[in-house]
Amino acid sequence: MRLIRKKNTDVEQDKPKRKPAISEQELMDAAVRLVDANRSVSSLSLREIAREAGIAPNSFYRHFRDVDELAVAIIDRAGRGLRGTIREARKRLENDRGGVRSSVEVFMEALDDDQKYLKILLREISIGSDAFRNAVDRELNYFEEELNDELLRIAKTTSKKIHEPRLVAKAITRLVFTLGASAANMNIQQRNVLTQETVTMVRMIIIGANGMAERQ
Amino acid sequence: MRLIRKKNTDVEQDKPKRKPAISEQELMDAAVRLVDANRSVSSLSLREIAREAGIAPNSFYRHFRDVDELAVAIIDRAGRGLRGTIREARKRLENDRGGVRSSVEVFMEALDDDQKYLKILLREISIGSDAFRNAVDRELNYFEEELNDELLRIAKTTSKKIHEPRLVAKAITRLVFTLGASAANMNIQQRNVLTQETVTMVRMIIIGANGMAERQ
DNA sequence: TGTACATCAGTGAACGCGCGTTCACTGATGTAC
DNA sequence: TGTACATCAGTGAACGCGCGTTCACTGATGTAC
Repeated sequence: MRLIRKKNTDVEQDKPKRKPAISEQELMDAAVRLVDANRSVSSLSLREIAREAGIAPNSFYRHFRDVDELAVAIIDRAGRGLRGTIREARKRLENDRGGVRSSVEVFMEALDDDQKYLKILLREISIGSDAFRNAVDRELNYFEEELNDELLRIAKTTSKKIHEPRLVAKAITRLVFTLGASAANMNIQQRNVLTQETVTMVRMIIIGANGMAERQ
Repeated sequence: MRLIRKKNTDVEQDKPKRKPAISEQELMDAAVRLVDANRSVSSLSLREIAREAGIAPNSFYRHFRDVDELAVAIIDRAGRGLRGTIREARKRLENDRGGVRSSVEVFMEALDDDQKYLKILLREISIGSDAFRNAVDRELNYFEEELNDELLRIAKTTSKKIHEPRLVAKAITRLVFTLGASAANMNIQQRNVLTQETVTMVRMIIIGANGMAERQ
């Protein structure tokens, strides 16, 4: 995506000097707008996306090699948003009781922010091209590692033992992602119920892991 | 799908007398053969499926209204297989310790049986047409209810209390389905590791639910 | 058993359409001197 | 400041292709008498 550029004396160091009439971001936004409950990113056609973005079909090639490359860019962008959400949630995970609830809430609220990027990330976990699935996997692993660190930190400060924290992180990650995906199309009441359920489930896992550590 | 028929004196009561040259099942098998890591059922074209099944494109309409109706039929078929798997797993869930392990194993083994039907069910949980997602939801709920019954039964016979068994069932269902989906493309060693992890995660949830019940 | 008829899953040919991709181009912007 | 040139994201037209769907048909099978 045009990484080669001249020396740049502008304020923006990370962009080519000449502003393109349409940005990669605008193309990604157009694609995301076309995704709904029935349609996945990979089912979009190049012409559809170009139409939605208001450019000629062949102009698409100035930005991405094909729709698949754009799909990967969307996941990367979604991942960036998710990392912000994780950072926010970690802040609230300081203590056990209220922490689980509010970090689950942060996650669920993030579904409405940042357009539909997070929804797409959650929903299309196991379909699409190799590159696409790898991009999704990266984000899943990042989430898991962050959670693992946090669990270790909590175990240390509360001096509670935790059985196989890596597995606890994996279980919680998978659970929250799946439930988040189904929350994507829910109304506010349904989502509140689901949030409460998710909180209870996460606590079950953590308490179970504490219990297993004590038994040993 | 041609439910209207004459009185039938044949051995097979549930089929029309005249055997068609190609069955719905053969069409479904052809479609399933075309699904791989990169391609979902809904991305298949009618002509592709007809080609794979060895019939003329327009013959497809003798069996299904469109590809979507065939996709729903595939999920129903996958669900029937899953119900068999559940029945098998329930048999092994009689006691707690070995029960979890062997029922998870039954589930993981089912991924290889019955062609790729179960993989498709697990993987395409949240994409496709309304009818498709409803069909998948039905199977998810069935699994959850069965698991709930079993948890109640176990709680009764072992006289262990369990906190919110419905939520426990939901958590385990979602977890096992997601992990099963990622197991679909794994080699045998990777899958053994994942099976062990899944067993531990399920135990964490159950032990956690016991712990939460005791606290109250 | 034989004949006439109904049923219906199959067929080949044709349709119009949206697709991805290519081509040669345009014209605005930035650079060199 | 002015002029000539390079860059490059945009464009319209065209291509060949696979698609879903329709049409009128065929011919094997089952039913009625």
